[in-house]
Amino acid sequence: MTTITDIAAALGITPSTVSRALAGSSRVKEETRRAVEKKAKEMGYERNVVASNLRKGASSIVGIVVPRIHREFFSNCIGGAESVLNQAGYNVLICQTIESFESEVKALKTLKNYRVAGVLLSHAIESRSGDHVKEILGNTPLVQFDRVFPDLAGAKIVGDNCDGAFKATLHLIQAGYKRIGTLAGYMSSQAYVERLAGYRLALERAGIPFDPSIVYENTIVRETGYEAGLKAIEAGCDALYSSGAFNALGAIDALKEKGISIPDQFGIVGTANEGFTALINPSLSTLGQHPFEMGQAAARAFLEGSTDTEIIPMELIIRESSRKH
Amino acid sequence: MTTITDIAAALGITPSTVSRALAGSSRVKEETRRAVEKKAKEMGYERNVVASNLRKGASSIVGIVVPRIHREFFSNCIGGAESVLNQAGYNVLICQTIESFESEVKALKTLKNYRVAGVLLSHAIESRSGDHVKEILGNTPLVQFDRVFPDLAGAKIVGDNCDGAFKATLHLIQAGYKRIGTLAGYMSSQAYVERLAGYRLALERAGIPFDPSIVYENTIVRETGYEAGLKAIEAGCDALYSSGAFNALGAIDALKEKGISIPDQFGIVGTANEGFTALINPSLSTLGQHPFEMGQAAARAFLEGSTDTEIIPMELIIRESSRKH
DNA sequence: TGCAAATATACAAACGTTTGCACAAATCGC
DNA sequence: GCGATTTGTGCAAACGTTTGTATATTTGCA
Repeated sequence: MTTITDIAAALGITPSTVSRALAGSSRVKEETRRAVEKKAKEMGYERNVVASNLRKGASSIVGIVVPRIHREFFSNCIGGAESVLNQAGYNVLICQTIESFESEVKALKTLKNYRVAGVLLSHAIESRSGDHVKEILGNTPLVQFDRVFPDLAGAKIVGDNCDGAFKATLHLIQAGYKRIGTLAGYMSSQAYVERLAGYRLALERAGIPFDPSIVYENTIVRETGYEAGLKAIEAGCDALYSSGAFNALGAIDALKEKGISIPDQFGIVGTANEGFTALINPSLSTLGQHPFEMGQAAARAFLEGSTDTEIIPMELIIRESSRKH
Repeated sequence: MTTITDIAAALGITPSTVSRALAGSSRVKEETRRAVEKKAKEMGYERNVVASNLRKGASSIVGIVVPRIHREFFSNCIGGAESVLNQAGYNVLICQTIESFESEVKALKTLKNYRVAGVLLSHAIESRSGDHVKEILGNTPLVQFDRVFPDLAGAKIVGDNCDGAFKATLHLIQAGYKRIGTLAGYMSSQAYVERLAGYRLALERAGIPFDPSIVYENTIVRETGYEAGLKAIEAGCDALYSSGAFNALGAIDALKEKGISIPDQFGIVGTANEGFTALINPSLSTLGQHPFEMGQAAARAFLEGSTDTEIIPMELIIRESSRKH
């Protein structure tokens, strides 16, 4: 590979001038610059960013840490972040934690060792606090998104979980459903806590007493959603606000099995606008999370050096599963 | 950040000894090594991999270039590749081309500038040959996957498109469908050419003449699938092998609109086992592509320095849309 | 005891850039 | 036409590692 030293030698000047010329410094003569640029192209020069970064003590890499790359939500976040960062001249180094705390620690250390310009992080479900992040990352800029620890300094991008769940539950109430349960997620995760709070708030505003016996916690996947769905039927529910999409799918399985018609006898609204929700039968009303926009927002927060918390609204998409006639 | 020089100073030895101690060289005394390791931990030392890579002229980063990160197929490839590479001590730098040739060129240049250890590439639809890759990447190891140019040297990981399409079409024939059309993709892409070939082969083996008038090219998204579906009905087809999943969905839209029952009156098999295909009604029979395994295979090919072409079998998953009673 | 071999560490250069400082040449004001 | 300023380039150090070679120390053996 050709280096600036090669170019300098070919032109009978020094590497420093070549460096300045290519960097567009005003301290080099127009004529020299042109000569350098011509020669560089001729010799197929491409800057070694590793050397450049080392010398400048800076990096053009931003690390992104997510639980799982191939989860629809996160791959969309990554896509959004990449598009913004790439525009700004950054590249993204991606690590997945597979929800393991240990892997999260390892990923953060790796990124620190690369001296990345910043880190965009969504925590593993196993992580219980942000202490390890602070310790490992030091003063490397950090933006947390989706799964966030409030006590950890720096920008945070979160969905408006409480408001979203509120809107979803309110919609079920207004549609005329009377006994509305919820498939709650893990209470160790802020997002699920907030969704439960929004659900509760909507009930209380409508004068409906909150009934903990129809709150089904730790239901996240299709199977647990199915089981919770059966319990909800048993408990006399006629609607569910579900804090996820796959658990809602499981609940629908249960309803179909019991011959309960959706939405006439039972209404359901899920969360996270996964692709399939619009395509199943009945199509699932859902709270859209805008993961692509969250990724973009996280990237922008990094670029702007923001330390604010940005709340991305969630959008209620009403489909067949809650459209009572 | 502490450096090996700091550690050396603290111990009254030289950076070279520290470096060797941390690298586990046999040329440093056991006692010294322990002292160095202790001090390193004490001072919170983490190796600067940028400097290390510069000096060693090596890199522990592998670049992955895909059309779109958030496409289910590619995010699964990335997930598979990341899991294998991470195990082997590599990290992945991800670039997306958004199907643009220009972006692909830019991405490859970027990766070259980072002096990555290797590149895993799936081409943008706009790319018409691999010439630019050879020119930009030089001797950087390259593994192509899914979208591949055969004339480009190096390992290739591809789905067994021809065999898969053959199996899918054969299945439709055996189910008793008589006039089987196909939603073909873009003939500029090898994968779609092969799928068409497999479709044709199955017909010919069964003694059914190949009829170009029921081959619907350039149908890839739901809308074009819908339009092609209408044409297929018009043309008297009673089945379709579709080279994608979303176009198959569009064809189903058309069939439903016309009140044609699936699978009794019309059979359909799609390609690429997208999540939704199992969840829609009727569930869509599909050719599964194993993207996670393809990503793993690509990563392994890189690690092993293979230059072979590896063919990942495609799996026919028979669901409701082709299960004729 | 003395010399060769083995062991452990130091020295210094190198990877390819960038950048503060020095210096030479050109330009300007008066 | 002289000193002051501007302009353009060179020199050399630095970023934090790694590594070939040299040197110092220890060990082994006769």
